Amino acid sequence: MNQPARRQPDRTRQTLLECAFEEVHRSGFRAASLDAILESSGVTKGALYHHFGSKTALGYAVVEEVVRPWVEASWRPVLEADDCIAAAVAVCQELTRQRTVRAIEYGCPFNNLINEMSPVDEGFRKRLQQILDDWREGIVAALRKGQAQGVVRADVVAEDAAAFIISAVEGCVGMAKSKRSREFLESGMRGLIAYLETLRSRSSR
Amino acid sequence: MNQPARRQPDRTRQTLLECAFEEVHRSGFRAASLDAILESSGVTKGALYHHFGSKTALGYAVVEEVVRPWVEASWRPVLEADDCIAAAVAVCQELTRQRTVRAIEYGCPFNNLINEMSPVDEGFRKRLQQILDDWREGIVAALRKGQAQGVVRADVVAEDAAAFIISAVEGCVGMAKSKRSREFLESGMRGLIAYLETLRSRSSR
DNA sequence: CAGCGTTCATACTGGTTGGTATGTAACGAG
DNA sequence: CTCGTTACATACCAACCAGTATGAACGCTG
Repeated sequence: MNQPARRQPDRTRQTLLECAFEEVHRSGFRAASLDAILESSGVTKGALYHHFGSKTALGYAVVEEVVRPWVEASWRPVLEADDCIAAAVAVCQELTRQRTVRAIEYGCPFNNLINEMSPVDEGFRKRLQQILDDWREGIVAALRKGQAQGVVRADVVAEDAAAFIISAVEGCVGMAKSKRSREFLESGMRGLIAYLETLRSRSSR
Repeated sequence: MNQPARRQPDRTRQTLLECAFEEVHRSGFRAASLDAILESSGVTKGALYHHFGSKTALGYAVVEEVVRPWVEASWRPVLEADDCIAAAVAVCQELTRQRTVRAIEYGCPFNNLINEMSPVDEGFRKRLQQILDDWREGIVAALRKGQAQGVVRADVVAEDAAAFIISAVEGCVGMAKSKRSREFLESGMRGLIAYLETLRSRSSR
């Protein structure tokens, strides 16, 4: 019968991060209430301010320790696959399929934070930009590899296509928030998949 | 010497709408401060609450009377043009060129409002959805017309392409907010233009 | 066991916010 | 001119919010 230890600073911190992420996902960062985070996490204000110096510091930690791994994980398959186009199509289909009602309603945390915080807080902007840069670079590398393999058309400008693909994905998820059904998301994603197929070289069809 | 009349309810209302739009564009709706709107407009709180029953009602009016016409005007050229693809490309180029630093920093008001307000306020969601639906329908009609003319490939699914195009535009502008330069926006837009060209039928090239 | 830094708990504060109560002056109708 | 409605102005309020002051209990170290 090992009673749970009364003090578990690492666990407390992690709980705080997760609950903060949820609240920020639902309400946005500025409208996120610390009191709500405290209530959902069962942590007190003293503990919160012991682990994080301010609400802003908590927000930065959420970006770096929750949002960043989450974004990276969602696209890793594409970067590692042999046929990057097929992998990207699969990710898009999976992304559409697994979206719960809640995820459609609240959208992509990464996109939400860029839209809300980039203009008003330089610390958020820099951290989010770094995630975006890394994501884009990964896709550029995947497209270049695909071109070397002859899978991707040689005349595709990798930087432009990568920026366009990322924007389209985030745009679809964002626009879908204004609709109750997932019809718009699915439709936009079909458009995206049709576009991805146009990147394929004739020899690989 | 006609002294300006001391009472101009229509003008007061219009000033309020415009200043509210600016403040909402900068700060988002929830973070928009009524006091800031009052200061920038030179109107007092009594006047504001005479014209609008609540902050929310003011927000709805901004959506319907400022955002909606603004969105509609930006895409009308495409709906009226003979060659809808060429017109869309032109709009994209114009959109990229005319973007001021401020516009890049604060993004698209329509996109901002969808992302911020759709999940938390049904009244905003419905109004924004209506704008999105109309926009999409317009593009669908333009694409169908293009198909009838032989300008647009017959195998393009108009609904999917329209949803995808809108999403991509808004996504590009949104993502660009996390970058200081306009490089990302320009790059994504080049990707979009390359996509638009793939919609063109061979016979019209 | 003693001492001390870490980890948390509670109560409070100053500032901001949307909203309201109340008053007043302009303006059109009769 | 009179009178009622419209259009504004001022002062105030209750709620909420991030942040802080203070202190207590835990648990490791020596």
